[in-house]
Amino acid sequence: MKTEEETTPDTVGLTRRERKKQETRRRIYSAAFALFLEKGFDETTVEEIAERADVGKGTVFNYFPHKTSFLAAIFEDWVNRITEEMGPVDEWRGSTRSKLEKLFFFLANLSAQSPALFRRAFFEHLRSIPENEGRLKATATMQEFLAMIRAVLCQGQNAGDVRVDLQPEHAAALVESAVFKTLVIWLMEGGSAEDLRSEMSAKLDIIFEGVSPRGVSGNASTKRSKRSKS
Amino acid sequence: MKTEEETTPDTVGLTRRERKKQETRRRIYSAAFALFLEKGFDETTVEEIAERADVGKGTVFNYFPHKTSFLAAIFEDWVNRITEEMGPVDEWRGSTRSKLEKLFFFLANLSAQSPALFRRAFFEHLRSIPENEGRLKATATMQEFLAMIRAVLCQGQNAGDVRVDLQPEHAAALVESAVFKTLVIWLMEGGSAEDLRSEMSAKLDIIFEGVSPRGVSGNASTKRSKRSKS
DNA sequence: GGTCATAATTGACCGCAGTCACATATCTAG
DNA sequence: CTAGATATGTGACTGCGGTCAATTATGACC
Repeated sequence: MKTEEETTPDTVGLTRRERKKQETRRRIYSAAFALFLEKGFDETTVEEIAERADVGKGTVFNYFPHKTSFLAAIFEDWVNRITEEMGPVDEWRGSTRSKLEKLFFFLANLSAQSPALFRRAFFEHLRSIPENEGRLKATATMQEFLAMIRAVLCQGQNAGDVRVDLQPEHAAALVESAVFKTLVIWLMEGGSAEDLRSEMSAKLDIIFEGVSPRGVSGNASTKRSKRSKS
Repeated sequence: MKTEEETTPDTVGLTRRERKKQETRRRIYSAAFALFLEKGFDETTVEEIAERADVGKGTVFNYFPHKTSFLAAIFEDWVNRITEEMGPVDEWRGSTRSKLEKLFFFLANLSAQSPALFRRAFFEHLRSIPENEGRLKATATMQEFLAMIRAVLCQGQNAGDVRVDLQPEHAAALVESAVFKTLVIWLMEGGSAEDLRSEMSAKLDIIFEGVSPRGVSGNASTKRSKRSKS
């Protein structure tokens, strides 16, 4: 309850107890992540995680109340990494089309590190939302992701890249839906990162044909994407 | 391997062994479904299912190799019931808009029987697709559901209800995406059946404003739906 | 230093999903 | 009918996710 503690979210300025706590959590998370990559999620037992993190099994459950909590953490981690490495949305440069492509390019690359783990994390995240007590946070993470798309669309309207006679939410809702489902279907079918990029490109073509200002059909320079399909 | 067996999918004309097999499977499924409704999925143990179905625990796993296989079966059952009770898609009557509303009205009602179980089945179905050996079948069931929407859209084009200058797959893809995501979000947020209907109505308004023939903005008589929101 | 309160750690323990070697029922051939 | 083959049924057993009461570390106060 010391005021000093809360002001700095970094490791400095915390009590020894809290520093240790963070460190323990980090060790457990790293151990789990590494094992998932090595052996797969189902094949890794919590005891193995505890073993590698050099803590008792009970301690693991102190930090991650369910084994699937690791997947939620991994998903959150990925979403955070997008904002960290790509910066805040309003600083992205380029056409609306290219911004969206960049976003999914990044996502595809993240996923490429370990497609199976990514899939598992994404679907587990979806599944966990209705049930668990962590529902609000899980929904928030997903919304955060979708909000990026919405933000890009709004910028597009301001920049004249996107029809302004559509309610921003309408345009955003359509794009969100399209990319969301494309993502889900892609994950369902277990395609490659390249598959996602071309699928998403094709979908963006469709969207922009209907969403771009009349007569300016999307961004002319991006029509290339069509050659990758049919 | 007798030719007679395979010709009739009904119970008649099968060997005693196969009739018993079907009957056992049905008993196990019914027991499981009833228990899920009574106590919830997580709270029901496989032993309880075996008990009520009056078989050994091992037998249950003969028919449903994982506990979650019940959810897949339930989901499949629901999709089948749509086609059974609503008939083949090409016999549905009315405007494209009303057909789509009817489809989701039906879905909302199914879900209303047990929202929690429905949610669980839907998400488990999604989650199971990438991993299990039953992947192909699971994908097929989901595709079957999405194909209904596509069929309605194609009919709409033939009837002049939907712009014909769009590739059918394009229009269908947008609508599919929109309803799919609406469904997922609705399930995530745990809304009521009425919520889904109004959400979906609003979404259909948006879609038809962009998809209907120019100047005929959707089906004029369906504009009512907007009063249920904002 | 010493004492107490509270936070963090731990592994023995429990319940249940899923397995498997064996038992039983049903079919086929002679 | 008998014998052998094959499909189906079964519950004792295993392994792992998750719990919890007991234990140990840390911080606060004197």
